[in-house]
Amino acid sequence: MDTIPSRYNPKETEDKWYALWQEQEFFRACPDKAKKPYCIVIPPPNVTGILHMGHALNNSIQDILMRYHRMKGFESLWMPGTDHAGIATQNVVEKAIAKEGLRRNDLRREQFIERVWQWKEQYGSTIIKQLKKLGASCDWQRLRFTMDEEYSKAVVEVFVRLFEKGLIYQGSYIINWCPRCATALSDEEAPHHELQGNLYYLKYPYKRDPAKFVVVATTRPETMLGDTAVAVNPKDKRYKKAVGQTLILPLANRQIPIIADAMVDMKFGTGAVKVTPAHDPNDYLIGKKHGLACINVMFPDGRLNEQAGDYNGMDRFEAREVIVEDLKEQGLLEKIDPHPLSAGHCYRCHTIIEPYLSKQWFVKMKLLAKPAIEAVKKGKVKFYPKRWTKVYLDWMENIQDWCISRQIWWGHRIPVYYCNQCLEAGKSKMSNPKLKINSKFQNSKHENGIIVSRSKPEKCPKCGSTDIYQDEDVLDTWFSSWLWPFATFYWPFDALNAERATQNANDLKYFYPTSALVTAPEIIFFWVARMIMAGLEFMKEVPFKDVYIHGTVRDIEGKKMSKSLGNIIDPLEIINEYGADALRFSLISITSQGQDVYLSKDRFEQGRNFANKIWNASRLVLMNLDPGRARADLCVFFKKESLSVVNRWILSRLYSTLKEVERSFSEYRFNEAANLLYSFFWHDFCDWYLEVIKADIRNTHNQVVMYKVLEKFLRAMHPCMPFITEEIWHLLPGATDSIMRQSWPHIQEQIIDKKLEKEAESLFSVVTHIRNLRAQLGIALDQAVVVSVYPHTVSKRKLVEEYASLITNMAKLQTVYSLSHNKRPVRAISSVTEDVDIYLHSEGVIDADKEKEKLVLKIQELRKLAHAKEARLANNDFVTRAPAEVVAKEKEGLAELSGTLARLEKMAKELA
RNA sequence: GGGCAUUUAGCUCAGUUGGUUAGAGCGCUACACUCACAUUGUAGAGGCCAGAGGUUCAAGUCCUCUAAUGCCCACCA
Repeated sequence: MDTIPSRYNPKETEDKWYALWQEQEFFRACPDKAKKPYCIVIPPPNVTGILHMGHALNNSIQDILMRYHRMKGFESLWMPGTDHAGIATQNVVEKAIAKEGLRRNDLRREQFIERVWQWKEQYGSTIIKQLKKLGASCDWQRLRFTMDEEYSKAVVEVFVRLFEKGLIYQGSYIINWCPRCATALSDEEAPHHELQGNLYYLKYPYKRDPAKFVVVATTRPETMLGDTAVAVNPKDKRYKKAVGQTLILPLANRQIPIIADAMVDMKFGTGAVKVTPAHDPNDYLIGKKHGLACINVMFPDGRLNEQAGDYNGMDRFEAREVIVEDLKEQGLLEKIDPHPLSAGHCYRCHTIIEPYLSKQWFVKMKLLAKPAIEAVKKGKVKFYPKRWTKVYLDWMENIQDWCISRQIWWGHRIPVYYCNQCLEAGKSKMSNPKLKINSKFQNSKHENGIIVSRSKPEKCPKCGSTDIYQDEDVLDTWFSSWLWPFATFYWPFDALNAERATQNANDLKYFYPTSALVTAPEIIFFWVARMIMAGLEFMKEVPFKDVYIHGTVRDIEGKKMSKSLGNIIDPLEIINEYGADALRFSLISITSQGQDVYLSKDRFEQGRNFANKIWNASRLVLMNLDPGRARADLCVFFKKESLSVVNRWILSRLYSTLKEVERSFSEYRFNEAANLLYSFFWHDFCDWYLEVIKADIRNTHNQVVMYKVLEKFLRAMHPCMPFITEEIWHLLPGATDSIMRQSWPHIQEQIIDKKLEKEAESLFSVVTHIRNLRAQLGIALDQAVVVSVYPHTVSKRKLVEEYASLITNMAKLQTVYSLSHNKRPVRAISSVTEDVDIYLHSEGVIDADKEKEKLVLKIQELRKLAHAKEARLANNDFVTRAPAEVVAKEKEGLAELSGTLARLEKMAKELA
């Protein structure tokens, strides 16, 4: 046993055990009717991703839940996979090919997609490897990818079903357009951020009298070339006469009307607003109401187009400057006021989005949202912490239609086909039903010529023409992710042979609804809410019962960790330096429910140190088990009464701790569980128990108990720290199998004895007091001293006398005398516990004044407490209204305090 | 403009349904390398629980207001 090194080295153990677990298929989960299912689907990381601290936290939590439930006897499935992450991945690959001097459009679509697949093959498994490093116990045989062939079938199926149900429609609306990514974005993908802008006051001259103007205020003057009206509030007296008149749009020299609309806020700006239906969602609504034309003045890349005349080809922000300059020259700029405004930003590349009129596909959400709202209200899905319920409900109750088409190449192609012949026949002038520049306002459905189909049709079902082409757009990534809890089981099974179809249907039936979803608050809308809707729509059942929302990982200054800020702490670096167990434990121990996590690197030392502590305590235990002792000898059961107080104490502490840990896990209080285990092991087991029994460590009872406690602790600890617990498990005598396959320790309630815990701890407190006295006098440890104690109760006297050697050993004494009288010995300094007077005999001179001062301070402190209690007990309201047990406790406390006080006062008198 | 969260030791944070001497880790001070562990041990210092009101026998905990910080949502051009 002395071959065990004194430091735990995670590098020597982690990969070894992970390989074994995988080889033995311990992560595999298959329906087992004898067992209850437990299932978590992983939030699929982006296939382009690399593991960051957020992942580390997220997956540590999931792995703890998985391992815990597995040990608790559940058939436990952790479904792994990755997300194709349309825009994100496309951007990454575009950057990669840019290094070869290529742009996306230099390649054909198929070529580009081929490049993405290549990229995926090469780098797509990075994050999976990293999750393995972390210890993630996913059923890797089930690894899924949102662009898998079968998964794609699910996506198409869902699109078709929703279309047939009338919940998917195509239409021209103002959407969020990212000019850099050249695609539409959903509202959720275009979060608003405040930025410092200007409010430009522009003068639009009247046609009748060009010397007179209406002044409009705008933050985006470059869109003025697309203005088709100026609107005022009908109640606005300033503009009473103006309504109906015609203005000359400067620079463009077009005539535009002044219209009245209640949407206009009289208090803002000048009360007159320029109306640009093609470039602003509100203006669009006004335009629609008043039948205004939509003039799109921009190319999809954010440059002004030919509609902008002289400004054609100019970038939108450059054009802003130039247009303002030109207006100024013409005397048509009244003023510029600084004005903070908030604008949508592309969540992928952070470019300011452009509200842009285009034809897109949408999902009607109201109908889907309804049952999903109900489900949460009825508690079929529960959020932890609870407060997210409200966030979810607020969003769901105000849900907007979901723009699902994206003008990129990497993703699920929209299963919509167009028949050229029917389109022609349908008098549609659109040669390309996609982006129209400067088309007149349209809201047609183009029912004619549109074919929505699960597979590419050979010919048009209407006219039989083969002149058919597929919609160029792909679907929003989340339109596939929202199916994750059931599509990962190969739903709708069509792509499978009969045998596999049956098997997967069984799996789905067994594991769905899944048990818990663990994720970050950022994606409640993107993902969680939509999964609930999809689950209810297609499975007729919620996708998960619990949603645990953990905090965001931030750096020590509270900033979100991100590459661009350069404040990343790389989890792999931490694993390399401190070990995966240390990483996991440290993360868990500081994640109180739903709070953000502020991290600095030194936090991981705690985990590392704890691992080392476990390692060394185990060493001590192992080194002191009799060599021949078989496992069976160590599993014997002793009658409680035959065990020493200390043995009974540690067992009681073990089970009370485990009981609390269980409760913490069930409430998703991981930090609490971690800290309970930590404090039990370090302080109770190591600091007291092992130190106490060291003197007689080969005693049979002691061997059995220390073994038992260690063994159970390891099992309890395994979900948090899987590697080190496995390593030590195999060092235990007679170890077979893996700790993963053991059950989580059963809690033996009958062994929990709170009174006994207190008694043992009062014994320990005598030791602490003596150590304190030693430290006060600066007595070195090798200087054996003599102590006398006077216990004030019979039972304590018995305890102290029985465990005199414990006190002697732990406080490094020569002897401890139990006094039969409570008279202060000469040449001694004193201390008092609740019911034991302690005197440490000193050879040297005792400073009586100092000793007295100490006593007086203590007396004062206790008196204050006693007075407070007296006052409380004297209060009739308290005595009559507080629960009897609280009053009783208070009385007890006062009695104890009074006793102690009396003793202290007597001591003080003796000193005088 | 709405909503949520946070404010407790020098630092980072725990503190369940109110119950009475407010805890942990790190850091700090003093002492200690006798063989489980210096990634350690022993002892200690350190808190008007953001502020002001209120409810209650009892408030870090519940209510109201205020302040600071952070986050989310929202079409003031």
